[in-house]
Parts: sequence; structure tokens; C-alpha cells
Amino acid sequence: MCSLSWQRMENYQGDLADIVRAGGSTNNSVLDWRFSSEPTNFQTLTMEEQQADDFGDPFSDRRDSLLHELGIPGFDNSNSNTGLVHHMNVQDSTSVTGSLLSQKILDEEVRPCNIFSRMLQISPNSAMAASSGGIKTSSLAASDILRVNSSTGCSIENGGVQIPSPRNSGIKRRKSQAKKVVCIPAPAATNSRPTGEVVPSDLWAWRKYGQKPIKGSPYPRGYYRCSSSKGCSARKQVERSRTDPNMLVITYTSEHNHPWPTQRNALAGSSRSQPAKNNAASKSAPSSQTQKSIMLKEEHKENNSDTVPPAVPGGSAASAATKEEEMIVSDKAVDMDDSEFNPGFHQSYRPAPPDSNQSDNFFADLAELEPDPLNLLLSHGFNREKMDDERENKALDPFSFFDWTGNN
DNA sequence: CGTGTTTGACCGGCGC
DNA sequence: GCGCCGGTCAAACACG
Repeated sequence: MCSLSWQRMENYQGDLADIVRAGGSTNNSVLDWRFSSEPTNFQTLTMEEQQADDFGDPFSDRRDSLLHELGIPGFDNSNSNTGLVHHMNVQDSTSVTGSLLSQKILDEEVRPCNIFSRMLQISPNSAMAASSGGIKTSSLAASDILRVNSSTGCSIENGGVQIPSPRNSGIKRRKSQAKKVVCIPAPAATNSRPTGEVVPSDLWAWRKYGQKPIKGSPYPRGYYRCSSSKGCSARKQVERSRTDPNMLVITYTSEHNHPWPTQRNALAGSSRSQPAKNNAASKSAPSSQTQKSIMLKEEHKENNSDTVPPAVPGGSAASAATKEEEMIVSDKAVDMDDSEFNPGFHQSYRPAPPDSNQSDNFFADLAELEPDPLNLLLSHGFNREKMDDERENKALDPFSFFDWTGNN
């Protein structure tokens, strides 16, 4: 997906809330890379330390190719001059003061064409790491306050949202562990859990094994492990950004030790029916892929059928559904002793692009619902010719398997 | 029956 | 050593 920013965890001790996305809610000019007719809004992070793992994250091995595939300017790491994508990585740049950063942000905010978001990563030692931003800029009024105060750790205010200093966040980490953090807009609650949590589906089958309230965050964190294969150590944590409830922060840990799940496997773990009392439409909620297919056909007429809006204090399902999409991907690793963390980390199975059979199977099923699913998946804002050329490799782009059905 | 979620208990790291 | 807190376990339960 996006270029990934690797950091050592010791340099990243701010918690997930440090990935900040603040700002407005809508901007028609923002690109929607999903199934919207609008183009995409991507975030590119500086590659500090390329690692050849993907944590089973379906995004990872598609990042740049997809960016180019999408034909979206500014996704080349070398190209930050388009004005469309802004890179800010001040983690190790002590020369960048908080005020300077703040000014930089504000300067960019007022650019009329600045439609791309940013993500601020607040680094631990009171240093601020702004690998990139997650700030919706278009609707960010000049009166909005976006303040980064290095002297107090980091404090960002935007419309009253304040991020506690990592120093005070009480975040602790266990032994070194490589992680990958993905920040995505929270899909509408088409596959929401009774708890109101919304978990986008991907190719892997995940089984929830725990949920914990996180101190300082109004939103619980869900713990998932891969159920596509027994013995798979892949895990992920899903929580809402405490600063932007419309954003989901997914932290991938460890790596899958098995091939891409078969469709059946993927279906098996991707979703579960919601209690009937909550949503009749979800009574027989299909698994994510089937669900996606269905939604592809029906979302136009059932866009508003979701009756379980995400539990989004300070936000609303409507805003979540109408706001532009964004994707922020950040890789981080601590003490990248992969051999300890995950034996054969580099050599072990790397979820290869799905083989043709898998692709065929999936799209065959898709085709049952859509004559040309690829068109659906790839048509909007995509270069069809280019896509045709790359269809072989990109047809099963795991990105497509996120369940974005809740978005118009 | 096999899969999933929920949820309280438990464990271990870390700071004081 | 103690308490806090994040992460995991496992029993109970739900669903198809």
C-alpha cells in the first residue's frame, strides 16, 4: 500500500492515539479509493527501514504498486512536491521545534488544495514524530487549533480534542515486538459487533480472543488472532482512535505462517451475525466477502439501512459515511530481532499473492453477483488499461477485501 | 458440531 | 514489593 515507515519501538512509545487524525469531516475533492466514484486519499510515509515482512497484513506487499496502480500522484516517496501528499517526519529531527511543526501544519492547512490528511506520531521522548499527518485539512477552519507542544510532550488540539502526552499515557510495552499499525477510516457498522465495534474485514480470518478497555481511551481494544490456520501466531488489535473515533487503528503483530486463507477460511472468520435485536439487516449478515459482494450490488439502495451506527462520541455514522476516506499505514518495530520475535521472520511463509485458483474462486463467486467484479473493484478512478495489464498480480488486492461497504 | 464472540480471571512487565 | 495496566486464557454462550 503506502510506503511504510519503520521505526524502532523505543522511538515510538506514544500509544496508538498518537496517530492523530484531526480536522474536518468532508471534502468532496478528496479521493476515495474504494468503490466510490471519488478518487483516493492516501498517505505515504517515509520509509525509514524497509522490512521484508508483512505481518500478514494484506496491504503490505501491495503498497507502492497499488499506489502507482491507482495513478495517484504523490505516492512515490521521491515525489512530495505535488502538493498532494505531505511528508513530515520529524521524529529524529530535533531541529524541528513544536512551534515550527505547528506552523508548518497550519501553513499547510490553509492551502486550499490541501486535501490530504496527515498522521502525527508522537514519539516518546517528548520528541514528536510526525511521519505524516492524518488531518483533514479542507474543512479545517482557520480558527481550528492545531497545536503541538514539544515542551509538554505533545499536545494537539483540534476542536477541543486533546491528546494526552505520551509521557503520561501510561503506555507500557512488553518485550520487543514488531508491529505494524494501520489507521483506516472506520467502516459503517455493516459488520459491527454487538459492542458497536466495527472491524473491517480482510482476507484473513480473525478470531477475537479478548477485549480490554484501554486507559485513557473511551474505546475498548479488541484482540484478534488469526483463525485461518491453527498455530498461526498472527494477531491484530483493533481500536478506535481516541482522537478521531471515525478512525480505526489496527495493529498487526506477528506474522501469518500459512498461505492466504482459502475463501472458505476467509469467510469463516470474517464476520458473524449480529444479534437480531440490533439490526434486522444484519440478522443473516454474510461473511465479509460475500457481504461485500452483496453490498456492491445493494449498497446504493441500502446505504442508509444500517441501524447500528458506530459508537462514535463526537462523531456520527453520517459523518463517517460521508467523510472522505483515508488510509494511513505505519510500520514500526522494536528491537527488530525477528528471529526471536518470529523465527524465520524473513524466511517464513510470506503471504504470497493469491494464486490464480484462489483468485478465480473468489471472483467466480463474485461474478455470481456481479458480471464483472473486477470492474467494480477497479473501475472508479482507476486506469483500466493499466489495471488490465496488472490484473494478474493485483486482482486480489487485499485492499479490496476491506469491508468498506458502509461507505457511500 | 464447528465456528465465532463475550467477558471475567489471570499473568507478566513496568514504574514507583 | 506493590499496584497498575496491557495482553492472554478459557469457560460460557450464540449462531448457522
